[in-house]
Amino acid sequence: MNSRYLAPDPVTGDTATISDVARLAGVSISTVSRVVNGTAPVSGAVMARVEAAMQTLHYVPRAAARNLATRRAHTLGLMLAVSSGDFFGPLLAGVEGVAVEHGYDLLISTAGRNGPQTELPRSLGRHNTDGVLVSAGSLHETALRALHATETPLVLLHASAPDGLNIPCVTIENKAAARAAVEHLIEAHGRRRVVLLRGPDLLADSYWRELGYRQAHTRHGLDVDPALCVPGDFNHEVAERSVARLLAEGVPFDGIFTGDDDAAVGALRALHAAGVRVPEDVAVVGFDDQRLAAALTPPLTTVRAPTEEVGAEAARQLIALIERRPVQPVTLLPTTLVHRRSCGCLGV
Amino acid sequence: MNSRYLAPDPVTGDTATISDVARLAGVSISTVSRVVNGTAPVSGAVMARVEAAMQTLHYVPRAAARNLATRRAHTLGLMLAVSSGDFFGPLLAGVEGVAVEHGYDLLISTAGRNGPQTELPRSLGRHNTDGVLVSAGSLHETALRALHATETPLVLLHASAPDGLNIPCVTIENKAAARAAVEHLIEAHGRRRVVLLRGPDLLADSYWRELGYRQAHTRHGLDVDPALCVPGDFNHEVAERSVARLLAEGVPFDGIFTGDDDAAVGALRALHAAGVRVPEDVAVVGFDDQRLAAALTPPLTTVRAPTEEVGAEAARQLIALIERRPVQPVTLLPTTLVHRRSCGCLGV
DNA sequence: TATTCTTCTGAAAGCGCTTTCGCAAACGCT
DNA sequence: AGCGTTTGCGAAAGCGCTTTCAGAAGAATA
Repeated sequence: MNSRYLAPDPVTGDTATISDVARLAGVSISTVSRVVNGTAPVSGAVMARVEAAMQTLHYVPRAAARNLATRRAHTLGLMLAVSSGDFFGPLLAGVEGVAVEHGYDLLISTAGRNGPQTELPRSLGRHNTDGVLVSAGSLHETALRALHATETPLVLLHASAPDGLNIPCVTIENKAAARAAVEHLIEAHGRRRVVLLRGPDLLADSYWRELGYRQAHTRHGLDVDPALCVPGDFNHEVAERSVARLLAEGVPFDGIFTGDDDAAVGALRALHAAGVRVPEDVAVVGFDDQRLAAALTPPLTTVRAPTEEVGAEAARQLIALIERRPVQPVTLLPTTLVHRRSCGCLGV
Repeated sequence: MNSRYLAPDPVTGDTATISDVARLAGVSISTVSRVVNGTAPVSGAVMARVEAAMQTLHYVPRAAARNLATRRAHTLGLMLAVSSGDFFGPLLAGVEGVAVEHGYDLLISTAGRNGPQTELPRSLGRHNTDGVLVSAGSLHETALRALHATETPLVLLHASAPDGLNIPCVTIENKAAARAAVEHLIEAHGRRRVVLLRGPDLLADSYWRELGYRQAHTRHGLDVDPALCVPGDFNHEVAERSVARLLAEGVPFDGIFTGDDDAAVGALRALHAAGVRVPEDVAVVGFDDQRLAAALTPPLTTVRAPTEEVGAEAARQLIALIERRPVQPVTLLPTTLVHRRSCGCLGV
């Protein structure tokens, strides 16, 4: 007992199994299993012997055997779209933290740049995971329906369930946040003609943010000018083109809600190129508070989304579903507006 | 046969096993296994019957059973430090692509913000994965040594093996890239006093980049002024402070190699605050080409690291190691210098 | 002391696959 | 026709666990 390391038996090259532990401790494998899992009372003396034996042999239960016997994978699947910028790390951290805490592993699968996966990766299928977290844009609706039909526990991230499917989802308060952002422009900075850079059509986020934008107008008795609602696509190039066109066409506006921070990059670039001052001539607010937001010129006022918490909460819901505890059909996490220079706050 | 979905047997609620398939096809389970895996010749007629049966029953092999029988997990472990910015998505995409291509799943574990994990997550231990990809800063050296002692196949990302351990690693051409970046400042822009914002002490990346910085000087017969080598820590706040101090102390310099893009954010901010013009007075180059690099003012000249390829190559090496094929002890992936405004290229 | 509960422990039957081994049948060769 | 070879398939033995079931002690009751 001088090695501090988990080492394979130097002779056989093989690691210990439950039988080895049982033999060394002079008990049956059932007993070993019981002390490992705490599934039934074991007397103090025996427990001590078994634990000593496990130590000596550097015993590590083999997941595959356990999974086979329990018919559970003790694993959460995470299906995500890789495009998601730096949005990604926090999400993963949130999911992983909760998963580990509850004794689940995390199996990852990504949808390539070819858009949503139309077929479920085999690794996430039934029996290989106990449930899967599906992030927006990672899985085609057909595949999602197929998955749901297998009764695999499912939770959606930043998306709502397609018609007829009863799948819990967790996302952020998109509508309220968008409304607050736009209202800030209206109320605090007196803007009256705020451009909306619309997100991709298929994303739920786009939909709700647009709704928030409209609500902000309604609440202040303002009409939404269709000419101000242009494509942004959560993409800086599309956004830049749209803003440049508005400028070229001489459409008057004094604010932009860019839908997300990426689009904000493009918007700022177009404004800058045209010599339009931000925030004096046009106030800009983004969405997401990605790392680059604070580095932009001027620093971007934007909505901070609690991405890590989204991941954590989604994992919690999924685990609840797996363990047949009640779940929240829809979870909306609150956001905060981060005031920086681009809206006109914090001096000029 | 009218459901398009993989569905559990509506009666038992349970999915088909290999025996069900065998029974329906009128063959033995061995034969089913053979057609599933292609491990032995099976006659055309039988193969067709088996395949039909699998279709009918929506048969999906259970990973746990297969893993137990083969004593392999068909899974790659990926241990990473979450802090890594948007560096993260591409890396994952690279790893995952290769893993899937070779029939492996991807199990993820992250080191929280508490620094490197001192203990190996159980899920990545021996028998739960066939091998693990360890990214820089995710696993404490002690844990790494312990892992290595178990003979688990290991590949390091952006780090080199601790003394005495023979672990392949894949990273980028840090030294050459840093040298090229600094030489660009020296040669193309005539800079003679280039600041080095040093990275965190423990990261291999820091070490090699600093070496490249020195080499660039040596090659041009320039001395490195120790006063110009200040902490950057790959962190914008630290970098900002360091640059601000140099400015305050009146240390003359005409260029900065920031070590990474995050530090560049801080450097630019400090320079801007002091009214120093970039690139006229001070030329700046970063490292990484993160998304924010192009969005900075001025857009940042920086080294583009092929992050996705790093992930892919690391996965390839790990799989080679697992399958006992020869591996490359060290893989250095080439980088490119992306010229933008901050160094003086592309107009002003 | 005899009897009924508790507590603890072991034997053994799976979980769903892979894989060796052996046997037939079909093929080629002399 | 006789003899090895292939080729295609099934029986059965695991892989390393969990979990029921029943039995053996020991504690509590009568």
